Amino acid sequence: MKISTKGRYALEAVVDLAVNSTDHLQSLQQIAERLDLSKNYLEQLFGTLRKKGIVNSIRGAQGGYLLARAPEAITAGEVIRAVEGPLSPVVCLDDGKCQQACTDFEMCVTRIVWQAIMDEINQVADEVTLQDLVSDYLESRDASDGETDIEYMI
Amino acid sequence: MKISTKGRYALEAVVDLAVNSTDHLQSLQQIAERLDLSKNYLEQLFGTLRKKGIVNSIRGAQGGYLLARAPEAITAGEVIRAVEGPLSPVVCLDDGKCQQACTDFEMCVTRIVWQAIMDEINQVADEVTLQDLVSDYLESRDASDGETDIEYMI
DNA sequence: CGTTAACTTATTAATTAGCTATGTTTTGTT
DNA sequence: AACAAAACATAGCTAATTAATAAGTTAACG
Repeated sequence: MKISTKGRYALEAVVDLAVNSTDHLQSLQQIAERLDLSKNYLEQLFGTLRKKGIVNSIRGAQGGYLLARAPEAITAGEVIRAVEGPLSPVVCLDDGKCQQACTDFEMCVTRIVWQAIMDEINQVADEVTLQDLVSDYLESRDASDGETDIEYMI
Repeated sequence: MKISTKGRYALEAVVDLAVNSTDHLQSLQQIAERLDLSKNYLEQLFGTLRKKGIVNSIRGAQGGYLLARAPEAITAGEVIRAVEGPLSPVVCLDDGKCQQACTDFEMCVTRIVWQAIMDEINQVADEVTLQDLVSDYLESRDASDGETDIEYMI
């Protein structure tokens, strides 16, 4: 049960954007280079993120992207769902229709397992904001800068 | 982020086995017919379930399967993981190796999101035992029998 | 008016999922 | 002993999905 590269790349890219767009717009070119991703592929993802109201764009030369809201107001779950669709482990939770091996939606006993999993995934993913991830990033960057300094000082 | 038919079928089939193998072994033929699944495909799944110690088998004519332990002692998570592998949303949690867009496993900030999701999935799935699902099944079967009676009585 | 960068869409290459098919071994029944 | 039923094992196939790539078009700044 894996999420796709869409979800992984989107979350990494939006964190990167949050970290780097505090004073300047960021072009997809810049983000793609930092994360070593295809710019074309990121364009697809950011098209979706824009339509879902997570990022804003400025077109034309010197254009780029920025967050549509404060990083405290954007959750990881929101970003992941934007590109992945609903975080449900089985399709019947999306459309209410039975699949094979389940003849009656109302009587399906395994669904309580899938429903509980889905609820927890969403709750956990929505408890983490972009600001949390940005803070973690800055901390771990500063910590590793420190380590580097020590090495240089030897 | 969907689980595959392996996980869905395996859980449905093991619940079916738990319900029906209280006094007789159940052949895959019987299970496959009740759930409308391919017997060959179920054989692959039950091969794995047997190796993981979830079911026991008796070979030969009049052979079949039964649970390897009491239904109270088998969790939904165990069955799902047996056929699906670890319930982790990203591979780096399985092998500790970075994928694209994450250059340093130690510094990866999005991993805390994936780790939290994985922990919750496993916790929730391991809180549900086969006995819970069997009880739900028997209750909903009895309830719908009742409904049917009422319809007949009108 | 040229360059940059967002936006859009079509196509393709690779992988995975979801079986199917075929055969072998074991064991109870006749 | 022969037969039938059922587990066990593995190879292969098809279709769908994923993950890009490619090739443009549109918009805006300098």
